[in-house]
Amino acid sequence: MAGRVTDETVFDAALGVIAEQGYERATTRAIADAAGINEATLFRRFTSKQNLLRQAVRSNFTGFALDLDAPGDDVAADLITIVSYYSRLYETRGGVVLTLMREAKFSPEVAAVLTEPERLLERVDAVILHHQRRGALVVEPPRHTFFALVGPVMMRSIARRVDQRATQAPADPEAVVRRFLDGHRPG
Amino acid sequence: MAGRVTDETVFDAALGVIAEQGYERATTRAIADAAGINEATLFRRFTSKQNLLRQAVRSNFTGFALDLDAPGDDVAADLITIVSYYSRLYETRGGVVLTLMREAKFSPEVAAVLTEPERLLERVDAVILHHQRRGALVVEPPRHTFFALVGPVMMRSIARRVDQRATQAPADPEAVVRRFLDGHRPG
DNA sequence: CCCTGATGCAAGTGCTCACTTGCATATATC
DNA sequence: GATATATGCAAGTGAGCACTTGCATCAGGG
Repeated sequence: MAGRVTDETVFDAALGVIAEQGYERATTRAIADAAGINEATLFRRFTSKQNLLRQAVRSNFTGFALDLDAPGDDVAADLITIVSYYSRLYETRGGVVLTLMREAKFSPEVAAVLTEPERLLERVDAVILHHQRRGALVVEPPRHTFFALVGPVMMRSIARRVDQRATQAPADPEAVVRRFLDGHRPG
Repeated sequence: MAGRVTDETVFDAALGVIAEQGYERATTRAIADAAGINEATLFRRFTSKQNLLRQAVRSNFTGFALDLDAPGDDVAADLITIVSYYSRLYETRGGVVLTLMREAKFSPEVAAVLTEPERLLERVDAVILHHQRRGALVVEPPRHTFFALVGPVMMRSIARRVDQRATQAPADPEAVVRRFLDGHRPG
């Protein structure tokens, strides 16, 4: 035997199955099988399905934090940071995060795990406001700018998963931002 | 008694509960209660949960078809048609369609009901291509234009439902298209 | 006024699934 | 090599839920 199955292996299996099936349909049985361990062992080691998800998320998606506390003079650079962050978030580990976000609304269990880290949206708003005040961006509600930037990225992610044929590449953050800025620089 | 409970009333109740809870968590018990009928009656009249959803969708979302078969000279008008369609689709009846779309990927039962009507995406692509050939739009993959247009609309719809505090109004199709065109008219 | 068919009610069936448990075996530690 | 701890296995528990059924009631049509 190649040694004991590590926690990381189980996390991978869990996130993989959840990305494919969604949290509710992902049975603990299937996760255990994918990880190559027994279902009983899974519960002995991780207590509950929800706790397994919590640990898997923690272990995979922290350190993902944006470095946006000191916005600079370069609008494009800051926006690219934002879009890249969300793009990576939606694409990593088979798109689990997108899957979980979709389920969070209906499953308190999932929602409890996905508490958005460190007031991220507020920080994004602050950056956008900063550049609007500098006169580098058309003035409109920051949240709208956020939608316009991240919406296409998210939509593309969703489309890639829903439509089997559409094997589109993930969105290129630089291109998204460039296109956006073309329409939103004050004239 | 105010007369027998009509099919339409039951459809409303079903779509309402499903919009709030999602299809899988929406129990037939809850739907029957919301409609003011007995659960047994629900099954006697509609056979199965899936069939109830099918009928409800049919009764509510046909006649929603786009009038896009003959794109004209006015880019803005055609794009507004597209965005309005999707905006209405996401907003009507408590956002059921968005909810169902999210679940369709994981639930074959839901997916079976939501077959996209009449090759809609292909028709949208065709309209976009038409205007690109006319030189009225920057040339890029039509699907990308679709993402850029509908992404923000969808994102806003999702945000309004996930984030209780963000009581943003639904997207205004004319504004979305205007912003988009500002950045995508050939220079 | 009677008859038919739809309804409410309450109990029940069968399935799935998260989670448990008892036991035998393997693995690690000393 | 003895002992403690983790694992596999197989069976089981209990809850939720779609769907059923038998019976009493009620409304409308002839």
